[in-house]
Amino acid sequence: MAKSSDEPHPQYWLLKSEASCFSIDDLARAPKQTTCWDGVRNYQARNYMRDSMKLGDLVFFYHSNSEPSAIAGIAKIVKESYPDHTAFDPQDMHYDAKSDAKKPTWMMVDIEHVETFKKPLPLELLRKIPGLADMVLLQKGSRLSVQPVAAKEWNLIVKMAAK
DNA sequence: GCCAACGTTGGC
DNA sequence: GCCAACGTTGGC
Repeated sequence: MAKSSDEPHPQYWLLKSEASCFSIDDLARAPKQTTCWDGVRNYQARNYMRDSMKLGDLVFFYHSNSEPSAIAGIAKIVKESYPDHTAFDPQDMHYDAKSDAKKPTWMMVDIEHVETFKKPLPLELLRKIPGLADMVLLQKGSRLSVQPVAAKEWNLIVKMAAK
C-alpha cells in the first residue's frame, strides 16, 4: 500500500458536556439522533474539530460536572467541521463579538448517537484502570472539552462498558 | 460551594 | 513579550 500521511481512521475522541445542559439522552432524543456540537470556544478544542475529526470517527460522550461524572456512551462524527453560527448571534450564550462571519474563528461538527452505555463508566472507576493512566481525561488539571483518545484506551473502555 | 488549574486579556 | 488579574472549568 502506498504511504499515506493521513491518520488511520476511524480516530477516537472524547467530548465533554454537562449532563444538566445536554446529556446523551438528549442526543438520543434529538431529531435523527444528531446534533451540532456548538459553543466550543477554546482554540485547542477547535483545532481538533477543524483539523483532525473526520467523518465516521467515533466519540465517547462524557458527562462532566455530573453526579457522577462519567463516560455515558458513544457517538460518531456525521459531518466534518463547519462554522459555528452561534458565535455570530448576539442572543446566544456563546456569542463572540470578535469573531467575523467572513472568517469564522469557531467551528463545529455534527455527531450522531450510537450507543448509550447500560452502566456509565464513572471517572472514579476509570482512574483505577492501569491501562488508562495516560488518558488525557485523567491528567491533572485537564479541562479540554474535545480530546483525542488512543485506540488502546478506546478498546479497553468499550470492553469495560460491555461487562 | 470551594478552589486548583488553566486560558485569556490587557497594562506596561 | 512579560506577567498579574481575571474568568472559567470541573472535580471534589
